[in-house]
Amino acid sequence: MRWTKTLVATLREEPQEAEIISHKLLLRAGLIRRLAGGLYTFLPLGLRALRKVEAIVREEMDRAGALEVLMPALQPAELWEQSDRLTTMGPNMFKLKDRHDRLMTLGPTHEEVITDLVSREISSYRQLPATFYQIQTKFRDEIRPRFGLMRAKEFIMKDAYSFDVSSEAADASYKAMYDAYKRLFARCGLRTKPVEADTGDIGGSSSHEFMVMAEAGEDAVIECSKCSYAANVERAERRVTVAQPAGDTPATLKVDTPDVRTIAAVSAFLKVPPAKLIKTVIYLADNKPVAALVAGDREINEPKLKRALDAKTLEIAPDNIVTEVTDAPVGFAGPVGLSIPIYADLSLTNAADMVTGANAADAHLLHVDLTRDANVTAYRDISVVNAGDACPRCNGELCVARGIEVGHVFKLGTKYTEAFEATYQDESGKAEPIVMGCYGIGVTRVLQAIVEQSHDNNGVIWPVSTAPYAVGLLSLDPSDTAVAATVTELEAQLEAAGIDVLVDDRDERPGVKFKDADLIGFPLRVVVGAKGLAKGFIEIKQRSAVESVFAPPAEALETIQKTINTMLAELTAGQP
RNA sequence: CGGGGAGUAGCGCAGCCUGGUAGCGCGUUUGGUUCGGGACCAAAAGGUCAGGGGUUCGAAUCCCCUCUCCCCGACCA
Repeated sequence: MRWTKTLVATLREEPQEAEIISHKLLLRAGLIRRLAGGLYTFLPLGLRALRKVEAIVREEMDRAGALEVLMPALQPAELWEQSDRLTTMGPNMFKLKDRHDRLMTLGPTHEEVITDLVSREISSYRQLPATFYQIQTKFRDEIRPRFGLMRAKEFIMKDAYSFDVSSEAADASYKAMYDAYKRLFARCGLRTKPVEADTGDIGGSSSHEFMVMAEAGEDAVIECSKCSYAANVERAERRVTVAQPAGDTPATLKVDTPDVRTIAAVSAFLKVPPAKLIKTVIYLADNKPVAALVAGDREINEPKLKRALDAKTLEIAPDNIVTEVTDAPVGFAGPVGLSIPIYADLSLTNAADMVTGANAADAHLLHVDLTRDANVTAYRDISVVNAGDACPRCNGELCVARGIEVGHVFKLGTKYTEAFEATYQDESGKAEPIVMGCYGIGVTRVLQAIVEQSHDNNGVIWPVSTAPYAVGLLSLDPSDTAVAATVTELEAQLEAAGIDVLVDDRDERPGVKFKDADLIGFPLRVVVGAKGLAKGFIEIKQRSAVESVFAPPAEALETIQKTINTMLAELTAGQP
């Protein structure tokens, strides 16, 4: 392809709309343009890179034995009522009505559609296991779209669904997808880290997220400095050493704390370290009030609390509920005397001589012994893990990093298959629910994650597997007949060899071409100039390298092919 | 939805405080000189100053309302 025949919309200056580097580069290198918040057009270069990622995903799904299908993006809302997700997923879904006033949704994911299909088409154990996948546009009414492709309202996702006769068999399907993911991301040039994750609204028993570690990532990841333990902060646990019962705490004492409400303020006012305070937060779990307790130097982990309560919905209670439940203004809640269920963090077991809100205006209680003075319903792990906490698996220390979630694999069990009566008959003719797994990859997000992980000050550094063009062929003197002939010949050779090449045939100064080539990030840059050619060579340079190699035009093709093959081999080295 | 920032030429910005009828750089078009790391000279095109209302002889500028975009929190591939 010739530069002058396609649209290469590079930007010299940093676009004002972008904050993080990958977003800036996607715009500057001319891959995407914003239509509205969370909605992007893929320009020719961007679409090429996207197609490369899709092709890799497709190849690895096929290799793993998954079957490609394509399901409708537009779906009847009743389907979502059947799985009871119209409420849980509800606000995230785009809803519309057809001309017959029938409520439809734009699919944010496809568990319902695939399970409905499977319930109709699969009836025998002989048809299992089976895994289906698709690469398709998803729609989510995100609360806050951001960072370009990272969190968009419309995005491309690869979603796969496995169906098995038993949870043991499902584990094998899960493992197959997990391994396919590792290989697939490696082929895309991404370094990923699988971490234990929360299942969220999808549901199911356990899951792993594939994280691209990056400062710009939206997720906090907890990692052990010694062992391989890694988990999303929403899920992460820590080793808690439970205190012995104290027994000698003085009686509780109510003290005046006029308008002193926050942990920091109470700590300063009473001269007590935050760790000796108990933070009491009133939540509505499935619309019923509960109290959650953690030490004053910790935060409540809402996903963990939600799981501990086995609640469908969880939100901080509005002020009027807090006032009603605690009989005090907001800021003075405490566990003593509360009549609602109280869930305390595991680390508060046997906590004694603590400071809590008094459930009365402008007052706190000293010397609270949780076991003695409060009616705690249960002690559960409900606090956010902090850097420095103890690893739950070994004696190491935990640390915090950030990651971009590019893939997520779930063991779903029978949640959906039961809702849709997707059963199979076993050897004895007995109907059993099919055991399900689901597996997502944010294809458009992967594209941006690659850029986030692979760039320098001059622009993108594409892995050869996903670059819009593997080779940028710069014709420095397009009007020079020898140069033009050499370029045309090499272009034809490369295309015949199946290597993508973009020829910069513009009437521009060399500096402009070099800058654009670096910005776009061709893995290989091949330069043909009048001076070099007169000496009998052309220049070949890897984007990631400092040094160039020089070769006679006749050997250029072979050198380029070899280099590309080496780069491709490096991507899959060490993969299953 | 809560908190913060911003909308002026295709892009990046100044002008606003202290009202007087819009400017700079880049890009674009034309001509010329250049030509291995974002050249130079000359000429030119290009603006509902986000939208609506108000104050005023006069509003990009002051006041009110609305919209959009970006950033921080709840959502997630």
